[in-house]
Amino acid sequence: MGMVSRQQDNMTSGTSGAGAIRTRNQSRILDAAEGVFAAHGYRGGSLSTIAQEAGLPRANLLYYFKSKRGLYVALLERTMMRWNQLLEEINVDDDPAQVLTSFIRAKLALVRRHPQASRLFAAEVLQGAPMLQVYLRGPVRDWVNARAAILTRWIERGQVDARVDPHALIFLIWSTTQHYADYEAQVLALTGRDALDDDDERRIGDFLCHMVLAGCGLTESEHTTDTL
Amino acid sequence: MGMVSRQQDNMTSGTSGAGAIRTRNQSRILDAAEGVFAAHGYRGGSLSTIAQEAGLPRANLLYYFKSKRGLYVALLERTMMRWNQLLEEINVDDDPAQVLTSFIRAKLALVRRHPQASRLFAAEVLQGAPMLQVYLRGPVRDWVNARAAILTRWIERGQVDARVDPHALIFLIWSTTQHYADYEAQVLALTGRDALDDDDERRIGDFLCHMVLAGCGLTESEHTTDTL
DNA sequence: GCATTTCCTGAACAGTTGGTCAGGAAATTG
DNA sequence: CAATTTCCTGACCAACTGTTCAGGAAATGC
Repeated sequence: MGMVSRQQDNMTSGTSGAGAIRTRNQSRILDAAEGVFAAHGYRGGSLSTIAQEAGLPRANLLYYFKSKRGLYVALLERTMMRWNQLLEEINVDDDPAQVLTSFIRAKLALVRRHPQASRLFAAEVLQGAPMLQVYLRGPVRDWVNARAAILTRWIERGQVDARVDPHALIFLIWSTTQHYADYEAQVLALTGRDALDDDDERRIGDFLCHMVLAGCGLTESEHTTDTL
Repeated sequence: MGMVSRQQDNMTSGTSGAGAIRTRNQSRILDAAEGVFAAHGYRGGSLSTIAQEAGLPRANLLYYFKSKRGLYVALLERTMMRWNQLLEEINVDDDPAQVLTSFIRAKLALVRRHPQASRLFAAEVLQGAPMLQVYLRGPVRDWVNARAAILTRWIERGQVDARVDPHALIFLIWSTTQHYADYEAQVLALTGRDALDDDDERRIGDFLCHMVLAGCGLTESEHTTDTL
């Protein structure tokens, strides 16, 4: 009992003071697990590898997380919580072009900043998203439906081209932006580069914004590059 | 020595006659391996599972393929060979709209017909594409560069909007089409469906064609739905 | 200071992993 | 037919898997 409440305290408390060790080691383990599970999937990632990556003995992982599965779901939860914080609200009366461009650029920056987290989800979904069903069928679905509803309203108002499928548009933005994190190895191999820099991100963002806005029948005057 | 030549004979020979057993069992094993590796990745997929799936004793897999890795690369090679057969050539003087729409619809049909193969590659690339580097940096890269060069010519001629990045456009088509195979679990969970039918494929194809053509500055008169 | 909780980990566990091998069945060949 | 190649597989192996646990170190509370 005492352990549980202590654990929750640490969720909110900082990195110093009582229980700081728990917080520090847990996140150190989660960081290592993120890389390993993202690279090899759930079954492919071993506790030994994660422990080695984290610089801790294997038995210590199982002190903080009662099982491999427990560690995995904790990792998924941490990642989902981080992503949730970045889901800004949008309004029906906002400017469609503005919303779409900022959405694209935000997603692009996000997956570039956290490519391992993106790959972690990708691997999970590839396997049929067994641990994410509740999350997907719940909050994420609501989030998507809310955006789709607003897109539908925009279409009814004539602000967005009627040939646009709201859900398909969201999937398009997701897939194209994530592509540069999840399939980075392919992109690099095909373009002959060895890394994607800020310039690439801006250039890709420009292109994606252009494609989406044109497809939505929106003019794209100053929305493309004046974000800085 | 005799085995090697026999093996190569079987590659070309049919499913009956001498060495038919080898051909039949090999492909049966590869079929099973495709599903297992696509679902769990290379490390996550076990020979026991594949053997069970193929209805053969585990030791038999290692009679035909000398190691797990050998089976895996054989599977990748078979899949790559199948895909290569579907890479049609295009010409600079072809109609851009026609080429793009047929490309999108072909890719969409392909990944829907072979979702496991698509996921297999996705899992490989997620892990950094260690076994695909040669393939990606060779033939695939040439293929992409050839298409990109034609797109560049079209842009120079003024047939395609100058804001289009050739490589990024190809990646966009790849990622959006593959999305419906690789992330099928997510798409289904978010849309509340339990399968994607022919109607969905056509609808998604319509949308993607519209987006791409609009982004390329191409009118899309009769290219969208009269494919039948 | 002492008592209690938290933290830590080497060692051992049963189960699974990829891989080997001997020995025999089945098929093909001449 | 007999000779030879191909096919097949149960049994075994060392290495690794996730997990348990006892017992002790370190930190915390009072």
